[in-house]
Amino acid sequence: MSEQTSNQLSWPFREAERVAARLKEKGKTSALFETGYGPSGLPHIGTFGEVARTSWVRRAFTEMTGLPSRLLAFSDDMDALRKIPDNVPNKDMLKAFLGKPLTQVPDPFGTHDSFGAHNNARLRAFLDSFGFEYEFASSSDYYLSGKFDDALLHVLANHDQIIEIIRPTLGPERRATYSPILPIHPRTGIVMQVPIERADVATGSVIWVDPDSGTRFETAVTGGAAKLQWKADWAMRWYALDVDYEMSGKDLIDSVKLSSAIVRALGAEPPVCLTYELFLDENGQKISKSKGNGLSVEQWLTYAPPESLAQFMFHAPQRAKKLFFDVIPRAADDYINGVVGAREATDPHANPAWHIHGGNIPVDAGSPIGFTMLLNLASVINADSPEMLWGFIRAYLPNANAQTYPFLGQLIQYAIAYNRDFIAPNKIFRDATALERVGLQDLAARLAAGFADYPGETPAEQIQNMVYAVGKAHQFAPLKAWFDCLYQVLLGQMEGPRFGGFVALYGVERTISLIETALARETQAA
RNA sequence: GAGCCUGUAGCUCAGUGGUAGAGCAUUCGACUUUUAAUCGAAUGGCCGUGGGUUCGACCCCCACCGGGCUCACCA
Repeated sequence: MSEQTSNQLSWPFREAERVAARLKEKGKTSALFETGYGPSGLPHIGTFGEVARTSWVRRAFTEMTGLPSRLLAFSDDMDALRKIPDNVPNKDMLKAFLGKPLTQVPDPFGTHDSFGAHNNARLRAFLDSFGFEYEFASSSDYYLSGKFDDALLHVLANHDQIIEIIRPTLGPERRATYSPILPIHPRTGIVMQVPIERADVATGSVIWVDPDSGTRFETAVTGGAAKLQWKADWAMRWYALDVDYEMSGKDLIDSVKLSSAIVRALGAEPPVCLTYELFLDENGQKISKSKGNGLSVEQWLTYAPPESLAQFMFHAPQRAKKLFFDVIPRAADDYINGVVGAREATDPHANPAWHIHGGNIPVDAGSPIGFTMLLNLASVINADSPEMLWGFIRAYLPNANAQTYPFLGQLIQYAIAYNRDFIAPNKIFRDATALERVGLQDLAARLAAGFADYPGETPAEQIQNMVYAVGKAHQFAPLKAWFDCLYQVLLGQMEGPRFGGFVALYGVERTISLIETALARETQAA
């Protein structure tokens, strides 16, 4: 990487530089990237964004340093079940397990050993569906297997100091009871938020009193008998695993600061952290799983390929962006243009497509036709099958089909869906005038009777001539008014395709029913 | 109260120190037995305001104004 390009690095490379600097300072020769997952929910669009972005930094790090690295996807499945989620069955059953670690709660779906295991499986399936390279890690596994024991004892030794870091940030009630160590009740299995009477470094345990029974307990901090409160948990994990890089949303800025302070209290340096801006819905509100606003991954992937979602996530992570249906076509075209640009560029490292494809852009990536153009075309010809679009496209790309242009083939499917759900419903269909009704009825009748007698080399030309003849027969003046009628009454748009070609591709029978539908609609309205 | 983002063409937004950009919209033109996707061109900007740094600032620094979000219970 030359000096000249260093000031135009794309953000993953800038982040990778920071990671490389940290490793150099610490004398490390491999990097650990981490992404974390809260227990409350299923994978969502933010999950995709976080893993994709972290993967790009990791890829840039590899490109830049040649050093090995790992990406750990860490699930907080030891966290307590705090409330019953809305979107699960067997809610009554779950009530008895409130407050217990998720891996100790039965799976309400009945498909896995625990609710935690269920959520973990969903997360992994989600990540795998995009082909992310990562290692999965379960908090419960780490706690129970003793992998955190040394770090937990170190936390215990610094118990008072950690309390002093957190305490000023808490409200009065919580301030009185706060401890970073949450013992798990030996009888009920509930994660307890109780005052710690004494932190016994010698025995590696905490003394606490059950507020319900008044019973005093001594609980080891190791081996999964206790867990840590969230901010301390994050810090301990950074410390125990020596995490080098982790990103998080701006809603966690304060948590990052506090966790970093705790890590320093433990005598280590926090990882390189990146704060990204949140995703907003069309009203500028934070996208929230519980509110269900904004756009889901499934919805996005109904209307555009995964690469376009990656493109959206690539651009300016530190800038807030509205995440709604309107942004999809542009993201798709930005990606397509990026593929072209990356192929032409002498240094492709700044190009999103380079990152999206992990440095190796497939030969059949990209498309000779942009997504917006496909949407226009789909709208104009009212396309509801891929073959209709291919038919028009072949006028310009004679050999085009789903085999020769596989990515274009995908885009066509997406364009049809987008047109069906967002463009077609908003079309304005004008009512036919009395003269136009007669003309349309005549056209439907002639279509049904066949058009072999009309001049023309192809069916499309024959139909075109027939349509022309109908317009003349009913004395439309100017003749353009007849075609305006066809587009505005039948297709709901001001202008449209050459009608003969449209009918040939759309189908005679379906065109007839299109006419019948239009005429029936007016009868109903009247 | 603390923090983050943001202000650039009519709209949505790119643009990290060297002559202000794209898409859409608008207008005109080309192509087509009438009509479309398309193609070509034009129009359109005190880059929020005021200072500072610099040979040079949309860009860096400071202040102010406007728009918006997040956190202050849990994670």
